[in-house]
Amino acid sequence: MKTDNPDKISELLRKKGEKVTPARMAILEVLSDCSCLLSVAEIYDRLREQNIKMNYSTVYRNLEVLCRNKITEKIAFPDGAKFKLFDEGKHTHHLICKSCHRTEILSYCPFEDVKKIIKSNTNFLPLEHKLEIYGYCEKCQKK
Amino acid sequence: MKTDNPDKISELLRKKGEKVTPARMAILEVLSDCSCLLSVAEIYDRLREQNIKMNYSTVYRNLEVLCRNKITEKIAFPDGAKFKLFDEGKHTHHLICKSCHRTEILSYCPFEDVKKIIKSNTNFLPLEHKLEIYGYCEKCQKK
DNA sequence: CTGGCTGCAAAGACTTTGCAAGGCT
DNA sequence: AGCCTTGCAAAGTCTTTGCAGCCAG
Repeated sequence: MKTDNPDKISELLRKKGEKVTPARMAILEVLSDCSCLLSVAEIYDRLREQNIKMNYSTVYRNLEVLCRNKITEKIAFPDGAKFKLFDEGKHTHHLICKSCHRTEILSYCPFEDVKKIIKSNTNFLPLEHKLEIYGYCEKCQKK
Repeated sequence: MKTDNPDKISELLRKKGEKVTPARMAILEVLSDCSCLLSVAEIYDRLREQNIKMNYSTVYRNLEVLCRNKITEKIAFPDGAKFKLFDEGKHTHHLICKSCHRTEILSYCPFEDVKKIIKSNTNFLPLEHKLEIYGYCEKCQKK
């Protein structure tokens, strides 16, 4: 994620016909600097830490625009929705700590053929999938 | 799910030291009669359809008690949390329709060995997992 | 009986919306 | 310049809580 540079991101916005604003760039930078998924509140807090004062409604509205344009992605978790940069073509596989709720991204997918199995066994047409692994992260295991 | 009878359910409650009340039995019956997962509003509506007038707060409070006792289970979805009877020892694998949001339960798990792979490749301790397949259900494919 | 459960109403948390002012292209 | 975006405040939605009365054990 860290490899995304601001120019690439701003071009993405322009291409989709959305304006490139400081607010959007700041939100994308926060998500880009983070290896885990962030809630709206966490994004808001990290912006403030960087002395970027942004209204909550602006954060919400921009995340809506970014998700609509598949630049970011909203994912539901037991403790609320979280956001990350959109993984083009990739699946959403996560490691979720049951203690601190930190959510890491698992870049590993062993399940491509599962869709085929479902297709042949049910009447459901599978398109995307999402795998979440719950357990304890390194830090919380030590406690 | 349909096989669960009321006596079994009420004994489960008693065993956990929770009172067996009409409200709890009614909620459990709604979930038991359903092959998919239900939101709080859907549970409330189905109760009303059966002429059972129950306060929203009672639905919330009882779902909290039932989930705490692992009799029901709360699962986060993009369009909000949903509930189902707890699958003892089973995983949570779902087929979620991108059109009508109906959520079916998939009783098939090809991934038991995935945990082992994660254990050997990361510092995360995997305990439970959840797989969601998004696509179109039979009805919505026809539209 | 007695403590937990229920309904009601109100508060709380999170998210969305309307409007005027400001900024991007 | 024109339209989209922003901040602010207010409204909406979903969920939780306090309290008085009720019910299961």
